[in-house]
Amino acid sequence: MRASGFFLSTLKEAPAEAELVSHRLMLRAGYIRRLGSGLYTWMPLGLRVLRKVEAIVREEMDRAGGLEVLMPAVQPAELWQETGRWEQFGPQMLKILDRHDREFCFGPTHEEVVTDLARREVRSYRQLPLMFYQIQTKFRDEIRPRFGVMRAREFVMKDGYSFHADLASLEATYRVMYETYSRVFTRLGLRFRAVAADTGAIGGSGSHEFHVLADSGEDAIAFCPDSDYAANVELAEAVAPDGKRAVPGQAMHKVATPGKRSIEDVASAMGHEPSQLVKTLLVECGDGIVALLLRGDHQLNEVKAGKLLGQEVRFASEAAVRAASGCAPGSVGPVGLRVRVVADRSVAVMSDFVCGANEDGFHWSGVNFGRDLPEPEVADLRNVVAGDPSPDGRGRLELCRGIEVGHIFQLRTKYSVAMQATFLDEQGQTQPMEMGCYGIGVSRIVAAAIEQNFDDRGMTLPSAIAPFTLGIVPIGYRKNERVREAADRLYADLVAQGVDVLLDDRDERAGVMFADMELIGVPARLVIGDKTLATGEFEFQARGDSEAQRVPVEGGVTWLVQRLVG
RNA sequence: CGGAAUGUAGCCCAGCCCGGUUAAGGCGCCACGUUCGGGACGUGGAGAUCGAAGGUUCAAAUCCUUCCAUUCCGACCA
Repeated sequence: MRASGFFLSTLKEAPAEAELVSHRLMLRAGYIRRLGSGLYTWMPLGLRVLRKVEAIVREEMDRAGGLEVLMPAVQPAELWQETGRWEQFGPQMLKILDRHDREFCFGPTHEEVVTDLARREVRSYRQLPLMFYQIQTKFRDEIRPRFGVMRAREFVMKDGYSFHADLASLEATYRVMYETYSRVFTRLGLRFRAVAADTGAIGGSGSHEFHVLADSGEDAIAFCPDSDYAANVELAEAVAPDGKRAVPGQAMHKVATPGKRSIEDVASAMGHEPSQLVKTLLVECGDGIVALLLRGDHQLNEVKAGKLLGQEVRFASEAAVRAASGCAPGSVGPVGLRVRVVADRSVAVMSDFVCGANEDGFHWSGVNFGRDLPEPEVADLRNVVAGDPSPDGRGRLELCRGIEVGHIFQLRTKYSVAMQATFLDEQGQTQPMEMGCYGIGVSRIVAAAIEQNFDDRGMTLPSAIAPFTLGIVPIGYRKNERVREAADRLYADLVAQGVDVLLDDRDERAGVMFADMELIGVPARLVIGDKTLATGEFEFQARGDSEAQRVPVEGGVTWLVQRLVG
């Protein structure tokens, strides 16, 4: 590609809306332009990168036996009503009406459509297993779109769905997809981690998220450096603490804590650490109010609580708190509380602790289970923290941040049962298909890759996904005939060799060309100047190199191809 | 959805409190000249219904009201 025939649209200053490095750089480099909240145009340069990511994903999906399809972005409501998700999916789904006032949505995902496809096409176990995938634009009306294409409303996703005659086949494909995803992210040149994930309301046995590691990631990951344990914090088990509860040493007594409502305030007012306090969270779930006890310095894991209670938990309203405890939030405690009480494992071993007194402005101190209140039901309710023992017993957990770019899970028969996607097995029996589902956030990968690969000059993308693999920078292309001829010849030769090269033939000063090459993420550049041409040489410099190296013009193409491809 | 903030040229922004000439500057863009291996310099130029609609006033970018858009924070509080 010649720069004069391309469209480089770089900015010295990033628009004020961009917070994240990847967002700023994508805007500055002219990868994307914003149309509306969570809506972006992929510019020619950014699209090259997106297409390279897509190509790798496609190749690996094909290798894994996937069959590419392209399903409609707009989907009729009836399908979603079959699975109950028309209501369940909530405001994230963009619903639209056609001219006949019939309801549709802009697809946020395609389980219903693909299951419908399978039930129409598949009759016999002989046709299974089968995997369809597509690379498609989705729309999810996010509460808060942010970070550019990282959390956009409209985005490009690869979604694959597999259909099986039995669980063993599903599990086999699941393992293949795990390997496939690992290969995709490795080929993309990204540092990533596969982590055990929550299966959510869908249930089923297996689910893994693939995270690109970056400090700016929105997800917390717990991992053990001494083993291969890694899990989303939502799922990571907080194991019971070692040792037994200490014998009570204090009598329970009431302490006035006027106006102190938060753990921090109460702890500092009473001269305790937050870890000596028990906080009492009242949550509502179908059959009433439940009190959850956590150590003051720990945080509730709502996913764990939801699993324990059998449904999603909601924090009780202030009125409900008052009705159940007789006081406002901030002074609630388990002593004398007449609701179901569940204590986190780490609370169960506390003694002489502090908790709310169910009386505005008062707390109990020196409280002990078994003496001042009944022994509680015990469960794992909290988020793990750094330093917790690893659930596999092989060391201590650390926490890091990740950007979720892939998610695979075993759907089992949730959709096939709801939508009667059945087949005849070898015995002639009708069976629902086992299903798996495998997603990759293609457009998000571009942002995630930049988040992981940048410096103060711009992007330092892995060459597998860089918009060009080499940039030719001729000094004085428009004025110096010798430079121009050398540049044109090299360009033609490299193009003939299939190298993705950008020739900067614009009438720009050297500094401008260098700065643009670095900003837009070209991983290597070749400078052609009159000075080195005089000695029959080019100058080559990879993005990370501190200095350029001389390359003889003679045989230069071969050397470059070797260097860039090999 | 709750809280906060911001909307002035393609981009970054000053001016707004305290209303009053032609709305300032930088980047970018166009022309000419000088420059030409790290985002050059000079001169000239184009480009703004000051987010929108109402209102107050002799006079509104500036004050008031409503709306819209965008961004940030929160949705973990016991």
